[in-house]
Amino acid sequence: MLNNYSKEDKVLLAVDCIIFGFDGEDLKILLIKRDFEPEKGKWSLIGGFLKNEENLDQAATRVLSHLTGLDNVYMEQFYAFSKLDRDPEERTISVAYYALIDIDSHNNGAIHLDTAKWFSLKNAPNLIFDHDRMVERAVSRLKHRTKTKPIGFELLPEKFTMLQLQNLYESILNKKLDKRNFTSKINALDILIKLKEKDMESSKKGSYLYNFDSDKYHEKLKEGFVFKI
Amino acid sequence: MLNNYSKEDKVLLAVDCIIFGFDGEDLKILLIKRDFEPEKGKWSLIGGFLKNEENLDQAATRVLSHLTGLDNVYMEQFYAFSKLDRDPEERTISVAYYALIDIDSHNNGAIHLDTAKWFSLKNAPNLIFDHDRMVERAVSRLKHRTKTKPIGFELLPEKFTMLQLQNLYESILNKKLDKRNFTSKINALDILIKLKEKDMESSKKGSYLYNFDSDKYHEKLKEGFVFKI
DNA sequence: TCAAAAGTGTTCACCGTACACCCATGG
DNA sequence: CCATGGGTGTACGGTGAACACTTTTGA
Repeated sequence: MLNNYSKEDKVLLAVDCIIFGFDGEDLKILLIKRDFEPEKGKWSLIGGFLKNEENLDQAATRVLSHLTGLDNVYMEQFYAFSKLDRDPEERTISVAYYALIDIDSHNNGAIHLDTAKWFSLKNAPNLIFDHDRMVERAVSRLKHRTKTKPIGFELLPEKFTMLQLQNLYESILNKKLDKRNFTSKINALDILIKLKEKDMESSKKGSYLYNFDSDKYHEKLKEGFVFKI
Repeated sequence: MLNNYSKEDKVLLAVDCIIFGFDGEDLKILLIKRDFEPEKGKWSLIGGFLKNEENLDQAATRVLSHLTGLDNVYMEQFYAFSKLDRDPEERTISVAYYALIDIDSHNNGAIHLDTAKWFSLKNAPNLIFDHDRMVERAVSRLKHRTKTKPIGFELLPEKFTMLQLQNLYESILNKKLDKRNFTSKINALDILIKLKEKDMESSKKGSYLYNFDSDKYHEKLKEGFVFKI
C-alpha cells in the first residue's frame, strides 16, 4: 500500500495475557510451557500476535479462548511493553491484558492442562522475556481495581459464601481482614443477594450463599453510588 | 528477516500525546493543525510513528520534544487504541501518553505557536480520528493520578502560591474546594517548602511562594507515607 | 456433648467537611 | 482609610479499625 504513511516502520504487535484465578485459597495465574522457539520449554504467559483484521481486545479474547476455551471472560488492557530487546527473536511490542476467571467452574473444562498450569502468585516460576514485570503490573492494577470496582466476583463461582469473598479479597490485597468489619462493609454496599441456600461443605452449621446483583449495582451507579472496599 | 515470527502481520504503531498545561485559571491541552493528509487542516493531538530503534517512551519523548522543544517533561503512557478504522488512511494502532507542562515557563519558548494552540478543555474543538476519546481517557487518568501522586506540581512554575495550587486542583478535579481545608491538608502533607519570598502580583499583601520538596517527598515515601488529596 | 465454623454490635480515634473573621498593604 | 485578597481554627458527623461471644449441628 502506498500512502502518506508508507515510509514508516512497521512492527510486530503481540498481546500477552495474565490470567488470574482463585481456588478459595490463593490468587493464582495460569501459565504455559512454551512450545516454540525462542525460550521453548520455559514458562510463559499466553500470548499471540495481533492480526490485521482484529483490534486488541479481539486479539486478547482470541488468545484466551484458544488456550482455555472460555468466552465472556472479564479482561482489561493495562500496559504496552516496548523495550527494544524484550524478545530476542525480533523486535516486538506487547500490549498486556489481564483476565479474571473462576478456576473451579472451569478446571475440568477446556483448559489444556497438559501445557497449562495454575501457579500461586507466591511460588510461580520465573517467566520468559519481561513477563515477570507484566505480572507485577497486572497484580498492582488488579489490587487497585478490586478496591474500586466489583470485579472480584469474576473470580468466584456465581454462588459464593461471605468467607470465600473475604478470602478472595485477602489474597488479592495480601493482608488479613477482620471478619465482622468485612461482612458489615459488604452488607452496607447492598449489592449482594442472600440466597435461601446454604453451602454445607465447609461446616456443620452451613453458611449462606450469595449472588452478586449486577443489575442493582448498575442501578446504584446511576444514583452516584461509589463502590469501595 | 526470517524467523519463527515471520508469518505474522506487522502494523503501524503510532504514539499520540495529550499535552496538559495550566495557566493559573484553566486546565488546557495543546493541539496542532494537522499539516498532512488525511484530515489535513483539522485539529489533532501531536503524534508520530514508533521507529524500529526506539521504545514507546522514547518515541513519545521525541514527538513531544519535536513540537515543543521541551525535554524532561513528565509523561505517562495510559492506553493503546486499536479500532480497525480509527485512521482511514491505513490500519494504525496508537499508544497514548499524556504530558504535563507548565505553560507560563514555556509559552514564549520553543512551542511552534503557528501550528500549535492551547485550548481550554471546555472549549476545545473536535479532534480527528479517535483523539477525543483519547483526551477523555487522559483526563480521567489525570484526575485520578493528581489525587494520589504529587504530579500536579509539574503543571505549575517552580515557585507557586497556595492559591495557584488550589486553582490547579479545582480545574483538574472540576470542583470548588474550601480554602482553609485545602491549605491545612496540603500543610499536613508536609512536602512543600515555604519560601521567604512573596508573589506581589496578585494582591497588596502579597502571598507566600512555595516549592515542592521532591527529596522530602521521596524520603517520606520510604517511610510508608501516602500522598492523598 | 463437643468441636468447628457461622454469625453478629459496640466503642473509639481519626478524618473530611462546613464555616467566618482578622490581617497586611498599596493606592 | 479603605478595598482587596491572604491567612488562619474549631466543631461535628461519619467512617475505619479494634475487639469476643453465642449459635448451630454433625459426628
